[in-house]
Amino acid sequence: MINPTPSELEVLNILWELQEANTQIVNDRLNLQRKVGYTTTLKTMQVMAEKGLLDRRKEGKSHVYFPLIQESVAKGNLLTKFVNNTFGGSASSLMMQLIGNKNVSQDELVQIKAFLKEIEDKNHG
Amino acid sequence: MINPTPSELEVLNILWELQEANTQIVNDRLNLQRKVGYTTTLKTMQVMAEKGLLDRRKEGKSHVYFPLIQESVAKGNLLTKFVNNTFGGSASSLMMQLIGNKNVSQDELVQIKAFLKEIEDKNHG
DNA sequence: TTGCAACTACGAAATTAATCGTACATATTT
DNA sequence: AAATATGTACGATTAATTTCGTAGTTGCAA
Repeated sequence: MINPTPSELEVLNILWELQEANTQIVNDRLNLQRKVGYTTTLKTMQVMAEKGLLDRRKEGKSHVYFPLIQESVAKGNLLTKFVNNTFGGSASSLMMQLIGNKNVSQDELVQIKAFLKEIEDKNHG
Repeated sequence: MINPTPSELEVLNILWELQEANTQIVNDRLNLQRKVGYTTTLKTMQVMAEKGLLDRRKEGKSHVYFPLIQESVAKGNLLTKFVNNTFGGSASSLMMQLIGNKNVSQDELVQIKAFLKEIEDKNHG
């Protein structure tokens, strides 16, 4: 499965949330974040359909698009690639950078610890 | 400070290790990983110097290049951008994806836990 | 059934990154 | 000082991504 580009990921984030949507709706959502033309969004989704990231069905005058790739799978692939490129494949290096660089709030730290404990319990229990 | 591109990061990784090097040495190192022409490497480092990622001094016939950006800073910036783009700024989401997707070995998990404990001890002690 | 508004398709331009050929410059060696 | 080998500069090319204008199509409404 091909990795989505940054623009494609923006579209996917919207479609993962809404399950499916036509170009108009996706474009309106995108324009809450940044200015982008309707035909730009349309073209992006057409390319994504060619790549197999989306599929679509006709509904009235327009097409309704929906994702063919799961959010966790897509993001997992992007993450793996990023760890390899930037941290030589070392997940712990990434972690230390993340926590050491105070990009992480106290709340998030609590969540991370809870998740690690959960993993640990599952492994040992 | 401008983020390095993937190719530029490869160069930086070499220079962070060696402290400084001329084009020949960097190019030889790169070619241990993948085939790349001398003038390609030269051009990449010239562009990096324009961007302020590297500086250089003349030494004999050639230039010796050295990084102007710290490894932790550069990687921290890349990481921040990646978390924002891909995980909506949520470090804990990234973490859970990382650990949940079994991209992490048992050894790495141990390291991560040790690091978290260290952070915790520092905060509470 | 004709006209209008909405939607699509297509192609092309602009941008960024990566690549390398070629011509020029500079030390060093003879 | 001439030749050679090494290094640099510059510009052109390719590829991927993002962007959108324009022309054409389609369905609904009057």
